[in-house]
Amino acid sequence: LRINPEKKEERERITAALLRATLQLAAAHGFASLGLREVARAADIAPTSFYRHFADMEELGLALVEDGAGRLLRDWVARARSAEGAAKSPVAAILHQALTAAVEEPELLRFILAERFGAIPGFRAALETQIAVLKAAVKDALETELSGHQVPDFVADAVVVLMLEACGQAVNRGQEQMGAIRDTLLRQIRALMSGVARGNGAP
Amino acid sequence: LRINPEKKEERERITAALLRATLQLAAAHGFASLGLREVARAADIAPTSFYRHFADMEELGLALVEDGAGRLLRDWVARARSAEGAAKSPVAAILHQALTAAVEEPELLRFILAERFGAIPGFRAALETQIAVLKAAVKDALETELSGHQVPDFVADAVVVLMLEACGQAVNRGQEQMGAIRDTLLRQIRALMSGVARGNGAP
DNA sequence: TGTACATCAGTGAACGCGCGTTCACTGATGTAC
DNA sequence: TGTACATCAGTGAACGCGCGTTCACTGATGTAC
Repeated sequence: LRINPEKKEERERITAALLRATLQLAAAHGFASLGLREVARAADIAPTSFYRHFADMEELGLALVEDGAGRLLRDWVARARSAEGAAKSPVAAILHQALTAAVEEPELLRFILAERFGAIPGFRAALETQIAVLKAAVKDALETELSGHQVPDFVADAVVVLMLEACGQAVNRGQEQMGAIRDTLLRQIRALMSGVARGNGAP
Repeated sequence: LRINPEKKEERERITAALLRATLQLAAAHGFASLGLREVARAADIAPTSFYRHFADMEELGLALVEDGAGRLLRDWVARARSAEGAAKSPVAAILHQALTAAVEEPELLRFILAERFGAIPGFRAALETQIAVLKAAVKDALETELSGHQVPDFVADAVVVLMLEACGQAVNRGQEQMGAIRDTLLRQIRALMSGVARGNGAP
């Protein structure tokens, strides 16, 4: 049996609508409170059609983590990399990218931050995997910034945590505070790295 | 009308049972998914009795933030302060206190961490207030550790964020990893502060 | 002291409602020959 | 080419169930006099 491109496209359109609707509703009342019918209604399909895309809400949530969050975090890395040349530093580039994405997709970011310590183990595990990728990219950027100087894992960890926190602040407090948030974050990272450069942080 | 101490005590016992039941259930399926009847059942009261204590689940959640999280964070500070003399450093004392409390009350910590970026604005605001208290205490501890040397806000902020993250890791990964988590956290804080002591972090 | 009344936490019955899920169906498209 | 059959996303009707909320009630305790 061949696949019909139009059919496939329509199917993906509806799946995407379900994911989008879920993010919007989750930002308002929390993912755990959402029902299958509520999401289907928001995505303009019959409740029973939901099952053509996901077995239940948990499966949809996993798709949100793996596709949505995965795409976001990979975008941070890729867009920051392509901006490396122009920007003053790769770290600043990745931070700017992260904060911009945060205010562009606040619902996705809130979902990521809330579910990172949320009740569903599958979500936590998938997010940890995604964030590990981000961490590797951040470590690279830090080492480039230090002209190849080795950066210990615990410093890269700290930078990622502070980045995520800053994104959360940007989402909670709004776009107009973004400049102040970025400055604070940059100062925090500079303090962390000055310790490393002088060899104070090595294990 | 006088208040009967026995009656009052019984009332508080049931209120506490509701809060405890909510934390347990929220750790398993997420606060937003909880219903009034489910919580009442777990607390061994009739569904209608719930209304004698809270108007709805959101009000109960606010009590959880203000009483529960408030008590936890104040305990961190107080118990760390009383241990200051014996411990090598006030910062180490407060960290140890935090990580210990995290593994002792994992449900409460998961609730705090998840709702900090959760969907309910009232929860976020109340938690921000509570964490501001913790931040002030941490700043004090840091300055004591630096023999009165001034510590900028952004460093205290970073330390608190890294502390909360470490507590989250302890809850997610279990007690046996606590030593490694504490060591990583201490290294991160040392790196941050070495930057400050040398004057690299001031605004 | 006794008697009448007020307060108030907890309760069981009952309500209407939205939920998740099942089922058989439609209609469009692809395949066999 | 035409005809018979397979696939599959979306659908409306229907189910039983647990939900939040209301209500009038109980019974224990406090207050007035």
